[in-house]
Parts: sequence; structure tokens; C-alpha cells
Amino acid sequence: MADKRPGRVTLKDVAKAAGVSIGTASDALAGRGRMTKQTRDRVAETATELGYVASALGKGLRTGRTNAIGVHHQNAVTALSTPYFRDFLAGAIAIAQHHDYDLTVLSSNWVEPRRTAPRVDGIIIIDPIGDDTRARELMTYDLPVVAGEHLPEGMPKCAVVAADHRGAVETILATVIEQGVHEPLIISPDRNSGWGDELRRVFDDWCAHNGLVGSLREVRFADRDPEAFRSWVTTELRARPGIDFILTASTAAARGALRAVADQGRVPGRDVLVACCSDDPSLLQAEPAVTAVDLPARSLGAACARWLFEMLDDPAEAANAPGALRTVPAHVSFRASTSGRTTAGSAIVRP
Amino acid sequence: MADKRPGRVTLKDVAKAAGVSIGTASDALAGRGRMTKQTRDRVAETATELGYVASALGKGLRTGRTNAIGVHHQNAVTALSTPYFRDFLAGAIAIAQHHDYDLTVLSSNWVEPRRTAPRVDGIIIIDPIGDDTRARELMTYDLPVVAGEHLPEGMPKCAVVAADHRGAVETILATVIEQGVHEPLIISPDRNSGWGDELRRVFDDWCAHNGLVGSLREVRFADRDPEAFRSWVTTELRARPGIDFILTASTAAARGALRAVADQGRVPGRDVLVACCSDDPSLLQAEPAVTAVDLPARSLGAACARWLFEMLDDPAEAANAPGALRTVPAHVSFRASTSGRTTAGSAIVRP
DNA sequence: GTGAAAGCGCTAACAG
DNA sequence: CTGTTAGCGCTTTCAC
Repeated sequence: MADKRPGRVTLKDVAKAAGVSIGTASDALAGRGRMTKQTRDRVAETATELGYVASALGKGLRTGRTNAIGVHHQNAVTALSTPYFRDFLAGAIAIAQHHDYDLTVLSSNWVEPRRTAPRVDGIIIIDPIGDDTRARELMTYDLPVVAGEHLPEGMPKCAVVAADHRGAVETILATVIEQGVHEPLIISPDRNSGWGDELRRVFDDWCAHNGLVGSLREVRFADRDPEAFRSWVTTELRARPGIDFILTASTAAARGALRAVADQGRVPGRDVLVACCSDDPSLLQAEPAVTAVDLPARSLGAACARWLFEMLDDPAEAANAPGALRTVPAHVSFRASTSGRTTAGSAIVRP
Repeated sequence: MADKRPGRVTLKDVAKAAGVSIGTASDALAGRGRMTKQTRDRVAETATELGYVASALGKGLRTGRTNAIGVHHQNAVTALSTPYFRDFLAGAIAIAQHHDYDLTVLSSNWVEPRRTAPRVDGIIIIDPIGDDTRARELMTYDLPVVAGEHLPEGMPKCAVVAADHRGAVETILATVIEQGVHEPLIISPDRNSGWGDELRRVFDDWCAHNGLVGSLREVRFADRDPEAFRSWVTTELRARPGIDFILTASTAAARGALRAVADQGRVPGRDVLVACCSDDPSLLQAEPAVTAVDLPARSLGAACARWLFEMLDDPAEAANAPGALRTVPAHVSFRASTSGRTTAGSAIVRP
């Protein structure tokens, strides 16, 4: 009911006014076809005169192109408050704009499947979560899809761009093992998160390699309350008093761990080393500052978008991409929380 | 050339497979029309069997609805690094998702007009800038448009949602006038910014009302380098040594002003009061902390989206909106930079 | 060089 | 109750 812009001037109007056929008008405006410069100019003129603007819809229907890529996140609204998501978006938008593409933030409101393919040429799924039904649905439309971060087990395969968590975390682990750590604890997201899977893998490999018995505490990916972590870690610490290293996924967990360790009357960064697989300003200001992996959100977003455009340009690429992985380097900021006994003083030194 | 998804199953396929006409299939899936529950179910079944997903393009072309709203910013990529823009987006997305709409960040890459209407039902222009040709172009497509913040002089009219800058700034001015300020300086964006226009208006009114002669320094809206502001303010301060109050638009300008005042061997917050018409964490940490207007970015974004949906639902609203203004309250955080002589000590007190 | 016509996938009249 | 038809605005053969 609502619509059909009445004043809308269409290609047909332009054609009629310019005294050419509708096909010719199309060609003229698009700089296509062979025609006298005169005709072309005349059409262009009448188009501007009439205030003609091409309908992206009509064009899209015909060409199969929408000139937009979509991004999906399980909860875009709250995610927008994190620097990670914001930087990711910035990276993706930068690439999209470079291709003169719009970027659509897909509504994640749909409780039930919508059964309507979004009006985009390809989709980036940020932080794919196992129980995100909408993400799964998006992957069934046969649009090219690239996931920003590892897919959890059991999700359909698609192209994946991930930070090099293994490389980054291994440099942290190498540092702490030198300091004689021998009872590590990892606090990681559960099996709904591919990131969590990867972190646990790296951790397990390292434990195995060094003959250590690590313990594991799984939490939901979206948990963000430091106090909850504080009590969980306290529980772990009571159960295993020998724990001397805590590796956390989220920054909230790291902060919670710091407090929990202090609660035990032990000194974080000396008695118990702490490191985090992600970073934000709170870790720098923490006491002691926490060694952390700086996730390259912006590069990730850019890399996802770039790959998507490759797939758009080359169907063969699109066909091969599912299952493939690209990796973006991640750097580690070493701070007092892993400086250990050797420089323990610096952890609490003040200017 | 690129396209035409070959495997794409269309409504026609479903209709054929279900043994009904294409129109009936459409009605069945949409829960429209009157037909036996049996037929409807059969169609639905075959649809899922075949993996049918409706094309948003075809539907959009027909209905004139795209189920997406667009946002435009002169430079979305860099703006994304500001909390303001991010919060604005979050507000708009929240409302959009509530209506089950996608939100498209329009590409601002286009050096020259694209002459193609974006695939959206309405547009939000964030921070409309006078020399933003793309924004002007967007306003010519006859889509409903709402601007987030005041339009600069000379821009076509549209619906405007703005923070209540007048209210907020006036409470600041009331405070400083009590402290005997009598030579104020305002540093505001130039005529390209409607926000700047508004701030200057409020400032001028206040000066006139109190019989003060204020001075004005105009800068570009996008200027963000505190050092540049530092030297500009220094120039002003040299030219008019009596300046005892500086009102800035941007936080960078406020920080620059602080330094410039100190450069003169005077104490900001005591000898020269400073206040800012926008806020961010840097002003809280500044020395002294700067009194600032807390721009309600999220509410602004939400209000823009909300109005847009009203216009979408009601053509009459859309017709009346251009030229209309809605206002969102803005709060002031009073801090040491305007505490003046009475409590000057607190401006430089340290724990 | 230019025009006519088909059709992208869908919905909305109107027949039957 | 269901099928047919006519487009939405555009691009793209293919005739002329």
C-alpha cells in the first residue's frame, strides 16, 4: 500500500522526453553502446533536467548486483559499544567504500527465520557463534560469506579470516614457561565460539608439549562481568592452590582474575602470572597492567571485506573459499602481569 | 555479466513444484489471500524443500520498500573512531532492528554524483556539512531524510533532530557570568556547520544580553589537532589579553585552549575559565577537568531513526517534516575548568 | 546508429 | 478459492 513514489521520474520518462527509445536512453546514460555523441549528450541533458535518478532496485534486479555488502553480528547494537566491533566495522567500511559499495548492518532482530535473502552481494559474519541461528540461516542463502574469526565446531564451512591467535598466544606462553610456570589455568569461551576452540587448542598443545596439566574453565562468549569471573576464578584457585598462571580470553576475565588472586592474598604478576588473549584500555590501567594480545580488529574487518570482493569478482574464488583460512598477525603487549619474580617490583612501582 | 545466481530457486520454481500458480504461491507464503490450509501448507513445504528464499530485490521493486534505512556521513570511516558517531549508530541501529530494518552505511566515496538512488527507504544524514556535495545529492532523491544536527545555512530543508545545545550552553554561560566573566571568546566551527551556527547564535545572544563584547574564532568542523588550537588560541590571547572565558566546540579545541592559557603563565579554570560544547574522556582527565556538554549521541541516533519510521508510515508526516525540528536534551558536566576563583584550589588539587 | 521486446523475481488486480 | 495478467525500472540481446 504504502508506496510507489508518484513523482519518481523513470528511465522511460527520460527516453520519451529525449525522443529516444528506453534502451538507447539506458545505454546513453551508462556510456554504453555506440551512438552519436549528440544523442548521448541530449539524453544526459534531459536526464538532469528531469532530475532523473536511476533506481538501484531495478538495476539490481536486472544485474544481480546490489552494490552493498552486509555484516552480521549476533548483537550488533551492544557490540557497537566495544572498540573491537567498531574497529572491525571501520576496516570493512573503508574497503567497501573503496569499491564504492555500501555496507549494510543486517538486522539481527529476527526471532524466526525471515526467508528473505538480504539485499546484499555478500556477507561478513563477525564473531560467528554456534547458537546464532540467524548466522546459520545467512549461510544457506547462496551468497558468498566470510566469517571474521574462527567458526565453532558444527557450523557450515565458509571462508574464514582470523587473527593469528596461535602465534600471539604462543609467544606469551613461551615467556611464562621460562618463568617456571607449572600449573596453568585457562578461562575460555565455550564450544559456541571458534575463538575459544582455537585458544583451548593452543593451550592444550602447549601443556602437552611441556608436560603440564592445565585446567580449564569455560564461560559463555558474551560474559562480560568481572565480578562473575572473580568468583569463578576464586573457586578454581581454592580447588587448585598451585595455579601459578591464568590465561584468559576476555578482558573482563583478566580483571576478575587479578582480583581473585589478590583476594587469596597473593600477588598477581608475581605469585600468579596473568595474561589475556584480547586487549582494551582497562588492562593497561589494571594493577598490575596485564599482558595482552592486541587483536587487529580493523585489519580483520578490512581483510574480510577484501576477500569478499575477491569472491564477488571471481566466481572460482567464491567456489574455493569455503573451508579456507586467512590469518592476520596479532601483536602482544607484554606488561607487568607476566614480568614475574625477576622484575616483580616494576609491577607495583609508581612514578 | 557477473551474475544471475544459477542455482537460485525462485517463486516460479516453487509454484511449479507445488502445482499451483505463481500468484497463489506468493500469497501462500505471505499468509495472504484465501485458500485451503492444505494448499498453503503444501506450498510452504515445497518451498522449504527446495530451499526457496525470497529475493528482497524483486519484492522491493514491486512494493517500493527495501526494509533498510541509510545513514550518511561525510567521512564515515574516520568518524567511526569517535564515540559520538559510534553511539549515534548504535541508537539508530537499535530502532531499525526494532522495526526489523537493516541499516546501511552509505558509501561516501563518490567523488562525483552517482545518479543512483541508494537502495533504502529513507536516509539519516549525520552532521550535515555545507560543502558535503553527497549529502546535498541525497536530499534531492525524493526519499524521506532526517538530519542529525542542525543544517548549515543554505542547505535544503529537511527534518532535523538536534541536541538542545542552547539549553545546555546557556546553563554554562549562566554559571560563568556569575563569576564575573566579561571578555569571552568562542571557538566554533565555520558556516559549514549548523552546529557552529547554533553555538554562535547562543553565544551572541548571551553577549548581547549581558552587554559583553565577545570575540570569535572560526575553524573547520573537522579540525581535531589540539596543537593547532593551542597556537590559534595563543594568537587570540595575545591580541586580547583580557579574555577570561573560552567556550569551545570541539574537545580538541578545549585541550588546546588549556595549554595556550598555561603558556601565558595563567591558570586555566581560575584566570581563564574554559568550557566545551562537546565531551569525551580526555576532558575529564585534563588538568583542570573541563566543563562540557554531554552530547546525547545515542538518543540522537534513535530519535532520527524513529522520526524516519514515522515518515515511512505516514506520508503526511513525511510531507510536513522538512523544516521541522525535534530536540533532544543535553546535559552539562560541570568540572573544575569553570569553578573559578571561589573554588580555584580544587582545580589543581591533587590527591 | 537506434528501437523493440524479453525478462530479472515479485505482488496485486482481476478473472474465472 | 485459485489462475492469469500486468507491470515495478532496468539491462540486454537482437532486429532494423
